[in-house]
Amino acid sequence: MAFWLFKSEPDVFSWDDLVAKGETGEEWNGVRNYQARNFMRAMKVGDLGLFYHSNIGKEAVGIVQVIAEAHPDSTSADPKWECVDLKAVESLPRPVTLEQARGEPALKDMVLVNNSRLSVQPVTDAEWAAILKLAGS
DNA sequence: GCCAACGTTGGC
DNA sequence: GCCAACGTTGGC
Repeated sequence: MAFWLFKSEPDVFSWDDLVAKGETGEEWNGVRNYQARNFMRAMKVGDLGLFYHSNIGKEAVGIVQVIAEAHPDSTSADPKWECVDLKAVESLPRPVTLEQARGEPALKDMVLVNNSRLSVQPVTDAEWAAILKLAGS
């Protein structure tokens, strides 16, 4: 099983919005970046991810699960853009901020820390463990 | 609100 | 196929 990180501006779509969708989850649509799309194509049902609030908060706030593999993005007329479906699994006991991640040696190579613009990213097993530790879970 | 970093587009 | 111009993202 693989780990990922999904970014969203909470103004547009927040953690609470995903939680409100319950078990039905929601399409992770609107991604128009090839790298991000390719990561979504690599995802399997059951993979877990971090839900990160960009701009406001700048912190990982919850854990999500992939519930449907990549399919055409319903918000795009062009079928080349695909997305997965996600549901909220649980909130982190304590959100992990970008600042905390920057200060953690185990996370120095994390994509979040080094490439702030990629909206869907892979997370290594070690990084996943380090984030959950910082989150107090 | 500014600007640096990055990705994409389009002229040559 | 290169690269300048432009648009977008996201931290500050």
